[in-house]
Amino acid sequence: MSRKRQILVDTALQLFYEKGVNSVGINELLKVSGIAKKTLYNHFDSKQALVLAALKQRNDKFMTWLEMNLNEASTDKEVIARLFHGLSAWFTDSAAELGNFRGCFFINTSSEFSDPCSDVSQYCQYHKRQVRALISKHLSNPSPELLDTICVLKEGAITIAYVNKDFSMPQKCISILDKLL
Amino acid sequence: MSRKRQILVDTALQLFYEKGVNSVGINELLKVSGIAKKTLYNHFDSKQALVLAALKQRNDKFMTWLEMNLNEASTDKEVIARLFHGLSAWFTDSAAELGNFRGCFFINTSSEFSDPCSDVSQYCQYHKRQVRALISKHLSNPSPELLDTICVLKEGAITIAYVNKDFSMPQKCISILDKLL
DNA sequence: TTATCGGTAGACAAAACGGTCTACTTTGTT
DNA sequence: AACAAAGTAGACCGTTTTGTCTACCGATAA
Repeated sequence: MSRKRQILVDTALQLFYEKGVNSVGINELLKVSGIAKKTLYNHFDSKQALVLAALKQRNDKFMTWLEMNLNEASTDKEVIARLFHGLSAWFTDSAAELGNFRGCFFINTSSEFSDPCSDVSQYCQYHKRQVRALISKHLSNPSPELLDTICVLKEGAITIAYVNKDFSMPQKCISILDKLL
Repeated sequence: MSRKRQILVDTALQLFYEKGVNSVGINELLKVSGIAKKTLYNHFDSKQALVLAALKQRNDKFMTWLEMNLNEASTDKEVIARLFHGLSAWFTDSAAELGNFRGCFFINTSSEFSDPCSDVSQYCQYHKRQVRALISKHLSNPSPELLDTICVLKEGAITIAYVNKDFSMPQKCISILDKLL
């Protein structure tokens, strides 16, 4: 993997996440990254291929960050606490690895690609499955019911944080799960 | 209000919801609606003004639909059941008033406008507050805790339905709320 | 009749879009 | 030293973007 390619993907992820994929043009991306257009099309067939690479990069970063948060937990209660405390940190820009919060990159990008069969939409779906599997791995009792509950609360908390600018949901989600266990 | 104006807003809502705001150009919209460009700019200052009008139209439709679903409920349990059964119908394209499901128009549109201070983002936030208030109105015990729980589950169910194409969440949300009451 | 108003059709503008291509320079390897 | 690969700058292409403007049409009302 070329160094230039990595710069391109990094810049793409940063700009795409900050402004939305369809609001960032190739030329702007090249200007910011300081890389020539030919080099971009030497590494990627199209803008969409670059979008896909940015999604993968984000998935790697997110999974690493989540793993780091969860692997210190021993009980299920702790897994839940660490998960939602992590989200809370993310929302308030206290998770440096994830950058300034602007919602979930995968939800946002999925919204911009109306074709559910496109590579982009499919990858967003894949990411959500990956996250679910990682949470499952850390639970001592990974019943589908508990997993569903955690995941639906997680998605709700992210959406409310982004659309309503209300960052208090993670704490409330912990309370809800507390009552259920 | 002019008849042409109404056609414009209807067409805009349909196309914007189906494909995403930034993926639909003014010219395409004019072609589909069969209205002249001058007429559009006679009624609206800019594309963004039209987006805002489409959001308002959607808000009206959604609130009417939700009200219709909730006003037959007498107990809190019934409110919850009708809310999530309604969502389930929406997801599976069985709610004619809301059109073919492509996620929440307000979440999707919010994703495309990165500036949280823009009229568009502000209106999306307003819509979510409206929905919360309507649910609250129908609850006999509208405690903030219960309301928060319902809303976070609702947003989670919508997101999972759209990104993961999993339409089973509403039913599971009812079970969760059942255990909590 | 005549003036006005809302509408039509579409040319036009200026910029931005994704993507291709050429000609040149840098870099790394043998 | 020589050569190939990779990168650079940016002109260029055709299309599309939002938005303006002109010239005209048809109905309604004084």
